[in-house]
Amino acid sequence: MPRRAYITTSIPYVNAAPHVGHALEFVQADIIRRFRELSGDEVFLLTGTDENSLKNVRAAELLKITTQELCDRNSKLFRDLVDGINLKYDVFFRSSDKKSHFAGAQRLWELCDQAGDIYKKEYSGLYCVGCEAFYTEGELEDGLCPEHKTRPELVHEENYFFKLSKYEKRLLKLIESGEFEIIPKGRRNEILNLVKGGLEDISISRSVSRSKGWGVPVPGDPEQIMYVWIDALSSYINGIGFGTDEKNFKKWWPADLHVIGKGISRFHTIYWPAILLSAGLDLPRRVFVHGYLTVGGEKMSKSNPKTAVSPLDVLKKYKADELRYYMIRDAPSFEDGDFSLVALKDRTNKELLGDLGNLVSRVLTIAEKSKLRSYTGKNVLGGDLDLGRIEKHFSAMELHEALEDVMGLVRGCNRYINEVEPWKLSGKQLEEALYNLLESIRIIGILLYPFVPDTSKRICKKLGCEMGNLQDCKFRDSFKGSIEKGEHLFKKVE
RNA sequence: AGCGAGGUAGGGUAGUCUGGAGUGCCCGCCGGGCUCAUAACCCGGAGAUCAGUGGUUCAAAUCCACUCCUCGCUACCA
Repeated sequence: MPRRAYITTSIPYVNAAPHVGHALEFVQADIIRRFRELSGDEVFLLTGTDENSLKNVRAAELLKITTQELCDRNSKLFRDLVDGINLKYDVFFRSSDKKSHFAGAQRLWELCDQAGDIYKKEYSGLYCVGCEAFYTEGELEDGLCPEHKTRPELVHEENYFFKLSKYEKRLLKLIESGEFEIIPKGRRNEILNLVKGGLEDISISRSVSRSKGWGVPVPGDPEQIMYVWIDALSSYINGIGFGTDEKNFKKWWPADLHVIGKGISRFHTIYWPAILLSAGLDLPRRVFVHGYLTVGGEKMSKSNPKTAVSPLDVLKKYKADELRYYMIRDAPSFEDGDFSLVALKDRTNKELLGDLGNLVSRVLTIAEKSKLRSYTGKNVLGGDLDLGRIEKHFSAMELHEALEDVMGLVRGCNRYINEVEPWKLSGKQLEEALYNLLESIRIIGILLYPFVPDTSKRICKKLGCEMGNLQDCKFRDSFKGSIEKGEHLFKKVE
């Protein structure tokens, strides 16, 4: 019986165009998803956009369009990116979608309220009159509004609060026991320290007037709109039917994995599980916190045009597989990595084309010339394959390590060709060499599926055999297939 | 300031938890081989006080202490 896995990416804000960092997260989530499928699991993946921000209201006003129009426009860019990078998703969820989102968010609020965890209290925050928005101290530049360069006022208003403090001990226990798993360990320790340092209750609403009515109304209080926490985080359950389709919700919840960036780990590993505990819902099993990308060694920021690399532009020149390969190959799973167009070109030309593409090309040329239909012989390359190790890397989220292992097989095949020199062989010896190479390529093709799905499918097609899953990643007694070399897998990028 | 993560050939990474010859991988550089392959592939080589100091140990990149440097976070950043 197949296991089920519900996986989510984070749902980024639509207040700016997607950058290469978003692309990295989508690729990571997709690789995890596709590997689970190779393992025979049934997977549901949610991605989407978070749109209920006051900043959107303001940005729309400046452009003289409605907030919804602004969200539609920006959300489309993210949708173009997930499509362009070949993220296989089941739902593209938008938190401005009243039908699917509002009911669930309000239901979650009510459950927390029924648990006695929501109360009204005076909230004070730094408010910029020009922006008509609250800022956190971190968002300010030298204590001034980044846009107006004015000092925000300390404003007081009545808001609802969530009793986060109540869940301190339970959270600690869940994280320490591993029941709620935070990957990698370093992040887990970071969060444990935060929780041990004590949790304060959090503000979860804003007045209707300040939020201009944009967002999810607080149930039973026409004066208040939900602030980000219950609103945005509930997307993860609303997207699978919480509050609207209980049957589907029960089928997929709890999530197996949330894939998020390090900047939002606190909300996903403290606020979110606390809210779920309050509502009496199961917690996600795991949260995978990835690092960030720098561009050319510099931190990405709106004010630095050098770092404003649009993944959509990159995809005009590079295939999705090429960008996917580069991102995983060059960036470690857990820490920050650097994105550079030079390195992208090198990885594409040197490894995808030079190692993989060239391997397929040279083997298929020899195979076609051989005119054989079935290949058999002594298995000498099978020993290089350590499937257990690859699976271990995947379950530990060491995606770059898993990919390195697969590419090691590719290099092994190229080495083997140079050693046995099949172009000098004939008869049984040639058949044996080709048997080893074709079986290897078939298996490499399957193992590459999570990383470079299009390439994987094309390899299978050239070999004329079924894609298969993990169980097919072992040497069979003979290689059978109808080989057709066709076009090269990759073209050199100049 | 506090908290966190790092510092391994010219660059980038793995190895550190669980100590065992500086061991692996990628890019770059030098030399050679091959001619099946998209000037691709293969082999060899140069290049490192494993940030530093002190300690534990038969043995330290790895464990402990201290120091220096870099980066991140500090309450809606993928």
